[in-house]
Amino acid sequence: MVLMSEKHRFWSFIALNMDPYLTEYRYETSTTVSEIRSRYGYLNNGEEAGDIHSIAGRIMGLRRHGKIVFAVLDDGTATIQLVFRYDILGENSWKVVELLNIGDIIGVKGKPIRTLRGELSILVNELTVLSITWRDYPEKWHGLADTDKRYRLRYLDIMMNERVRKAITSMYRIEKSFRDFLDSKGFIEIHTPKLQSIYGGALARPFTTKMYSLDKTVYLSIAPETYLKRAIIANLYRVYEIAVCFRNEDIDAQHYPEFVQIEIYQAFADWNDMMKLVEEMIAYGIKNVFGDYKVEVEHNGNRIELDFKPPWRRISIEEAVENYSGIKVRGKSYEELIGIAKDLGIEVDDPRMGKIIEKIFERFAEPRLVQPTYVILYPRDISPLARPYRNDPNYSERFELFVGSLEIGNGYSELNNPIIQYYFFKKEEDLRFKSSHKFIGKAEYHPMDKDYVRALEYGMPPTAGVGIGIYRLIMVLFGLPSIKDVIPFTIVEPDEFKTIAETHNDILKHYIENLHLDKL
RNA sequence: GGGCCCGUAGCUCAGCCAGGUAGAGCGGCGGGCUUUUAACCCGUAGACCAGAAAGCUGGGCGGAGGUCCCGGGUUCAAAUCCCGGCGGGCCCGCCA
Repeated sequence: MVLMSEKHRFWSFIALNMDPYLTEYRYETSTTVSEIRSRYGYLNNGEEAGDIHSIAGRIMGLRRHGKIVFAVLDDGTATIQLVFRYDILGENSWKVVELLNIGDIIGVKGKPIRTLRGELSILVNELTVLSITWRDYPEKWHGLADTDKRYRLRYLDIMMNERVRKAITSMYRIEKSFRDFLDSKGFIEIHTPKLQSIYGGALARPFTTKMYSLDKTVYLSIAPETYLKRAIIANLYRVYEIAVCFRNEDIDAQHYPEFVQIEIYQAFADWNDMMKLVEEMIAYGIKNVFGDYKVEVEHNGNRIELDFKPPWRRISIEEAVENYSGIKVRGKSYEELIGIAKDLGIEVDDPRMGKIIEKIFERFAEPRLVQPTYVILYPRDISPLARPYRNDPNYSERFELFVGSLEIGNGYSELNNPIIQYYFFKKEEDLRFKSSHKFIGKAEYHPMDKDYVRALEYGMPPTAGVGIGIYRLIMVLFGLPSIKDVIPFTIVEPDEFKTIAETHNDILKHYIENLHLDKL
């Protein structure tokens, strides 16, 4: 089909008395393609089953051979070959077959057969056109490759790129598994506010918007953390949320300004309990989706196998640095660490020692952490919401989860002491003011959240919490290089183009006349 | 915020460095083909704008311009070189 060069095939449908929008409003299917596939696998080449089924979906492939035509139908559960034969369909239906394009939506009735070449198919004896495409689909072999078009016409990318579609559909099943798992452990999900007057739970620049009813500026949630902990204080001792978080930061392969996290909080538990819960939950989800704890993925161009079977490896951040870089960092002074970083070509102007260690860790250890690994015992000074390590207050009871060289999660024994929390907030605030990072305006500083401190003053039980980035986990599991690949729809700048109504005035007229659209 | 790369037919891309008639494959259209699965074979048109629309006609008598994302510039001559913009991607800094 070419949009502009010849008389549109639409008129051929009209000539056959088949308006693609006026003729059919629904189609009753009797089964799905994936059911047909599992049920009729036994058919031998050339064999035909007796049952008639009806299925509906989009034509994804067409091979014309004169009086026999092969098509590929995608009904959303799987794809299957359709066989159209002139001798079975007859002259009238054959005229419709000849009009079909890749991208059209049809319903068919027919018997399952296995063709002579061994392809399980539906031998069609009734064809119904349910909707048509007005635009050309990408070439079958290369698919949609232009990155601009992939994100702009994302429905095409999801439709045609198997891995992307798998990732997006599996995300639902992973999330459902997490919910099922947590439900079985007595957790409930609550929704925390996305519009907040004080943002917190992480250090990030927020989005601001205007709430007219209160005539004030409000922030979009950067994390559900402080509200879920308020829920713990409310005696909701096991809570979680699969929450969209908004952070007004730059976009890259691992970051997107709106992303989904599952945050989980469990009272009367510590970081060890949480690490155990998380590895069990993720392993459970992966087993549900992949049928195994082991998943083969693409990682830096290589096929590797990730093994999620608990328990996962644990290593302290300093140990990881020393193991992978060969550089001693334990017991070093601030000046010594700055010197080490400088020798490595790492520019750090942060007054926190932990930040320097974290930088070296990111450079040397993170790329090597491929199998699921908990990195533990983060320096206390970069963990303002975590509880100090019970055996050494220079560290915090904090862990981060790494898989496929990506940071997937972050958790800790939650700080429940309102006095220390106040002090840490105060220090964070001072730090932000002193920091050389040149954010503009006061909104970018982490505000002192006194309301949250007051909540702690009513008493919060010992609690463990965690946040796990859903998009990043899916990226790793499906070997996709960019976080945008797993986000169903991302933001794009509007472009210029013409609609069919604009290019084909005759067709627009047809509908105005047929449906009396001009009669108000 | 800093740096790099890409934008050519519906799709995937070549041509650009070393300026000189806009190319290929797929797809489209016409024909053939009842077992293909990136089907195959023969033929053919198409790149801007306008005329509602295919064919077609006009913009186009001389010159210039238009149609290689857009707009300028250099040049006898620009898809190609230079400058600016738009759209997209990647890397660094920051955030998960």
